[in-house]
Amino acid sequence: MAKSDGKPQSDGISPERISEAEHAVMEVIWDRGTATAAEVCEAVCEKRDWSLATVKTLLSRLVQKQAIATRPDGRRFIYTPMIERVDYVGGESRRLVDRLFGGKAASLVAHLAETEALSDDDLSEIEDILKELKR
Amino acid sequence: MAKSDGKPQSDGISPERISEAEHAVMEVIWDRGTATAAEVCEAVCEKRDWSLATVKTLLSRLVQKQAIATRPDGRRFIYTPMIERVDYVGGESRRLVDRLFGGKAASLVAHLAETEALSDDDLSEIEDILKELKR
DNA sequence: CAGTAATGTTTACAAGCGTAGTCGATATGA
DNA sequence: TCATATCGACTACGCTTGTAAACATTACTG
Repeated sequence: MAKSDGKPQSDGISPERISEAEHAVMEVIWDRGTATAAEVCEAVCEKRDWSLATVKTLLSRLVQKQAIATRPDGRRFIYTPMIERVDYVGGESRRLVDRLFGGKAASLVAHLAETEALSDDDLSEIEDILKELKR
Repeated sequence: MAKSDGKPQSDGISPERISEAEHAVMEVIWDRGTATAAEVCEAVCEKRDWSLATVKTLLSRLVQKQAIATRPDGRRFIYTPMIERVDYVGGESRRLVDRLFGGKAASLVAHLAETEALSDDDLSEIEDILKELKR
């Protein structure tokens, strides 16, 4: 099957970049589908050694970037993702492939293989994936 | 004197991050093995709409970060890479895989496959790579 | 030898990022 | 009802990045 045109991933709004720290927050929200500031903090503050204030800042920046939306719930907000994880991951992957491998995804795989970044498990998994695709 | 300033804490290999713009410069130097500021500019200034001054700044930042070294040649410098492209590419790839795919390279490939980011050519190339590795 | 062109160094400055404190509003418990 | 604990908004501040001008030095040309 050809790839060509698929879903129109982006409606036209700005492709506001999400920073690394912001991404960590997104990850939590994607994971639980929805979260409050406190919940996000609970999930990452310790791990990344952040204060709640930091999480709040990141959340508002993400709202500005329209990566998440807010729904009031009493005195606090419930945050929900506006962009899908799969889209984000896809975008980032593409950026990498474009920047480092001239847009050729196969080159990425080749690189991983050559530098032995692929475990045996990885290899057989990839094999399975290919087999699946061939059908 | 005791420990003087305390910025470079690591051993010899400092994982100084190379920014996007800096990377574009690196790419030129890697490509030709060695280059002067003028040569770098010639290669990218037009494409990225930079002035020579910008290239100069990026070059000195790269020197600071020990990504490239200088060798005087008359009144100018000849810049040479201190880090190998393959290492840089590997590092960046790894970062992505770690950050977005929990460190599992196979997941990346799976993702590319699922989102149809792999062309038929890519697929057969990957197949060949695998075949090669199996031997 | 003096003027000029080329080159690296310094300085600049806005925007983005990481990290967090403070403030004003408010829901809540006593 | 009143203090208190929370919550989001606003403010802050140093560092990095993108982009470049100004400056100092020096090699070369006439």
